[in-house]
Amino acid sequence: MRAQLAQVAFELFCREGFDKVTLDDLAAAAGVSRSTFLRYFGTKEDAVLGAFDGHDRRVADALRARPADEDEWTALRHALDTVIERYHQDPAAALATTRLVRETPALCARHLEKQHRWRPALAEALAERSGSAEAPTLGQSVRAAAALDCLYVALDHWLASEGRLDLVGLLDDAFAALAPR
Amino acid sequence: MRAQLAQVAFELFCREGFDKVTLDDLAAAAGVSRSTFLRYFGTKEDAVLGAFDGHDRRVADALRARPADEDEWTALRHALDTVIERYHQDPAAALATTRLVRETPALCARHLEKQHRWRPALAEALAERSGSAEAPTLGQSVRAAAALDCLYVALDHWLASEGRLDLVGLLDDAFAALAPR
DNA sequence: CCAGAAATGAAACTGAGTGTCACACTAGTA
DNA sequence: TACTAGTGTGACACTCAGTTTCATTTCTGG
Repeated sequence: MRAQLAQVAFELFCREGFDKVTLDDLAAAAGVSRSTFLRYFGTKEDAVLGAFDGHDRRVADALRARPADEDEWTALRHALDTVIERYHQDPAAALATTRLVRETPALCARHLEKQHRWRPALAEALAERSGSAEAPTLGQSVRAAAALDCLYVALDHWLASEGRLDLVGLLDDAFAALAPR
Repeated sequence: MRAQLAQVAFELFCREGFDKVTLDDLAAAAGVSRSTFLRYFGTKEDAVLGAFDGHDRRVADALRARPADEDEWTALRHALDTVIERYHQDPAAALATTRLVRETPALCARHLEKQHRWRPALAEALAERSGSAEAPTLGQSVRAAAALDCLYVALDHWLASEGRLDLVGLLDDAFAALAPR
């Protein structure tokens, strides 16, 4: 049900533009009431961004699963493969979603906000990996944040190339541009 | 005028909580109409975050002013002194503002959005510095973004310490945690 | 003093998000 | 079969942010 609503909403957003579509339009197009739609997605944006829910935990888990002797930067790079996977499975859909999000200020902002919440999760995973302390160090927080930036910038370039460039390569390049010594 | 409105708004937000204060409250407290308030600040959030307007250009200019032979990471670090300055001039006010912003989801999100827009500006400044190309390279974009993360994380720790830790030192540590080789 | 520009205020309007209540449609139980 | 509790749904009223329009005041230069 949730998935169906999201699908209808996505198509409508792409066709009409996110801002032109009202909650009433969405509800009508999906054949449910406004109330119901809002019960599934707390906000209009969530109808699109709900797809990213749980990614933070998945990446953090992937990070914890990396060998303990791997350096943090490399571990972070590999943990992000969890996210990249999605873009390999259905590149066309991923491209369309990414484009919609980046082209719509409201969606872009919310997505940024959501992705920003991954940082503490990743930093904590790094802290656990390093064993010693409970709280992440400043360095671990910074590296977690930087890794997410790499993902963001890589996606930027991938989007600009209409999906023609290799996302894995772009991400590798981004990480290389910042490899800590 | 703008400054006075912002001041009134800030005090009200601190006392009552950002979400509890409506536009009507603000207008009444400032002795102007709702319309006028909204003409000065397009949104409630801007009454607080307007203080950060123009920072992007200032930092970018500072970056362009760095010696051409300085490596990008060092230049970025020094360019951020432009921002840090504000926190040295009036630490108490800066602490209060930062706390309000970080404690209020809506403000935090908008601030993130605003700060995010600094990235292209910094990346372009890096591109100009490097002379050759017009558009920033992927690496330059990543480093610009990472530098902003360093600022963010350093402020996080500074805030957690109630302003007792040295912000310059924290920022140096953050940059050191990510120094490219 | 006056004409035009700029700032202000009033009010109606759209649309997002919240909260409440009532109604249906189940599924388990006696 | 009748009862009941849980769950999904719709209808509706409400608050509030932000936009737009228009009238009115206040400044400012001539």
